[in-house]
Amino acid sequence: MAKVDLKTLARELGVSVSTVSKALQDSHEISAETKARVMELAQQLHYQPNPYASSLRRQQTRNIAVIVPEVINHFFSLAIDGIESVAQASHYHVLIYQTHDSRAKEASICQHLQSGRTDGIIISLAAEPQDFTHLLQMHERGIPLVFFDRVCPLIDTARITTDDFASGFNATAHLLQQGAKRVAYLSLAPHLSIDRQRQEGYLEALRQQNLTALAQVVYCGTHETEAQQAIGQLLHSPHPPDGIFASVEKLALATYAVCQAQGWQIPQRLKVVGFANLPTAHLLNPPLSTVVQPAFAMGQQAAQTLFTCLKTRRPIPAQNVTLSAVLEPRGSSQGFGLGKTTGR
Amino acid sequence: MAKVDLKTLARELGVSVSTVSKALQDSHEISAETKARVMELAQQLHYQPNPYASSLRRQQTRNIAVIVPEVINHFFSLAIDGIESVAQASHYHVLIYQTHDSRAKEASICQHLQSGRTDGIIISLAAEPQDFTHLLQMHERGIPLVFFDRVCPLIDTARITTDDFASGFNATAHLLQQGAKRVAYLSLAPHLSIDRQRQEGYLEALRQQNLTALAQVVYCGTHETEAQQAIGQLLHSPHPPDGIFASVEKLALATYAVCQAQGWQIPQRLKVVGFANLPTAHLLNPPLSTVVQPAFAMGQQAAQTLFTCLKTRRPIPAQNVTLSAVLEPRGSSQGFGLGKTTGR
DNA sequence: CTGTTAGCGCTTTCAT
DNA sequence: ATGAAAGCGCTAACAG
Repeated sequence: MAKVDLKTLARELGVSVSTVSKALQDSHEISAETKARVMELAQQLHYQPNPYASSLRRQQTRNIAVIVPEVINHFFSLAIDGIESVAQASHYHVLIYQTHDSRAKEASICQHLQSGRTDGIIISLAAEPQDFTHLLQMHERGIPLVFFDRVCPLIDTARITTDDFASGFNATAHLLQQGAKRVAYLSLAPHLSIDRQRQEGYLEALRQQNLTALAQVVYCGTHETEAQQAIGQLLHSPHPPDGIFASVEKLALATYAVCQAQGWQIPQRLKVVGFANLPTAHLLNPPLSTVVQPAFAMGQQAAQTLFTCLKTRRPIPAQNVTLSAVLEPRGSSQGFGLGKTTGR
Repeated sequence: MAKVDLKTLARELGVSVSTVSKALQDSHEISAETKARVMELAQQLHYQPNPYASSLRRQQTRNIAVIVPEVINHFFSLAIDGIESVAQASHYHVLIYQTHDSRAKEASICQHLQSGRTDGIIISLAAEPQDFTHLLQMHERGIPLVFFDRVCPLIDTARITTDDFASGFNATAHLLQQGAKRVAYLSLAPHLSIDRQRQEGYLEALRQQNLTALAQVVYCGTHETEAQQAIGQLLHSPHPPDGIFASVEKLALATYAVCQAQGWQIPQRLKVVGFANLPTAHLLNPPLSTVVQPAFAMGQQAAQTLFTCLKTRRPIPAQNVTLSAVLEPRGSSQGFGLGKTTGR
């Protein structure tokens, strides 16, 4: 089937290209009758305007980029789901990029995105230690940037997060309340905004119970096997914990894997709470107590913020939007003789 | 920071735009010295060619579209992971679209993609019953199309699938071998290619044991609550099954949820096998026996096929690529007195 | 109300 | 080896 462009329509109708263009945009300077004729033919020939030709003129692509560590993480896929939903409704298109937590990949992606391929970027940072020059560069170039979850504190733009300090505090307090005495904190990457704040909350909860001396922060990293090793060592240390607060989903699962392999009973010997957006949390053995972030809503919020600014051609305001995460206590943190947790 | 384009570089270096353009493409008609100067300045000013300007000239965007039912399904996110990996290596960019299993949404997305926004499309079909006119239309327009998993039999192009018949057969045979007598098949959408074939395999396994009379196919649909209702009814029917083969992950989890709610013991009372790419399958209670599809590899394969054709400007050949899924028996299907399954 | 014209930033003949 | 010029498909002044 031959390609159909404005010229085709114009020729067919015996009018000029610009008339057709204006008619299709429902411009007030075109007669109703002409508009109708144009619309009809366009419909009939399945005319679709070439977005990149118009992008070139208007200097906007209606594409945005989403950069995440990895799409197979349920938190990020939920966020992408939220972003995509809003995008579809707002007639934007979503380009996906994964960093796999590598700073180099993140920088390279950002480098490529200076080209004008997208109108804006939604990003959650890689875990690898970084300087932020690639991000600063984009920001200086005026490319609209929205952060979610793993934000960059140095760049003044929109940041969508959850109340990580409060979540860290609550999760830890819950473990203590259920009878844990020595609660360890499993850290993903200590320079990451979310990790720092969750850890702060954890420490504050210990402080309030005068348990600061028993604080134990374990760096686990982003690799599954390393994480399991670190956790294994922790369990075999002279003073092993009786509670674990996993700062991210991956580490909660690593904890389960290690406990299963070594026959540590959860929650009898070790109580566990972890950040997680697992659809199977309540089906695990035992059901995993989770801190659930509103990932979908965070994605929506990030997209909404970005699109609003793009449409009004305003720069992204430097604002922090903080949503609430909720603690869902289940069997993995259940204390005994207290009868407070529901187990489900 | 000001935007830097070819004209900027040309002006700065005192050469013409076309010289710069050719130099950047390492054309043989440009002197080594000039090339060096151009490259250096480009580097220095962080020049990035505007992809859509060049797209307009060359008629290719280096964008591809991926259309899936939903990104939060682990199978699809793994496939996207595979696609994105290959894309990044091949310097393609990936646009993501979700149909949420709606035919209308799928059609609308396809409609928009006739515009030239992408060079090609990788798609896994929505579950909702459909006519395929929107797909046929794209195919007729010459838009390169690759299907994976949920393919369209009517369109002659590349199709990446797993051996669904064999998987259906094996899963069912395994359940029978573990002692199940009445095995039910949970269907997502019977007109879907994968569903039909898995079902065929299931029926064949029954046939070989002369159990065709006990076959029971239950239509569960795409909605969680409906599915749970259907499964609940099944368990309360006059002759409830003692084995269930769930054709997709969602239905396996729905089965667990119903059994948990109603106190049906798995595998004692009901043995379960399901297609699933869950990272938590072995941590469930009991560990879920799964048919695991090589989702990542399927994504890679789909992307590779597409990019190869795009680069050589050849149309996509009508070929079926079939990868193998593997049955991983775990506790949920374990028989007794047989001692064959490992439980993990 | 409609048409003419000049680009958006880039590639690519075709001259020089 | 370099440059001038046309044009990808569309939009937006500006004229008429």
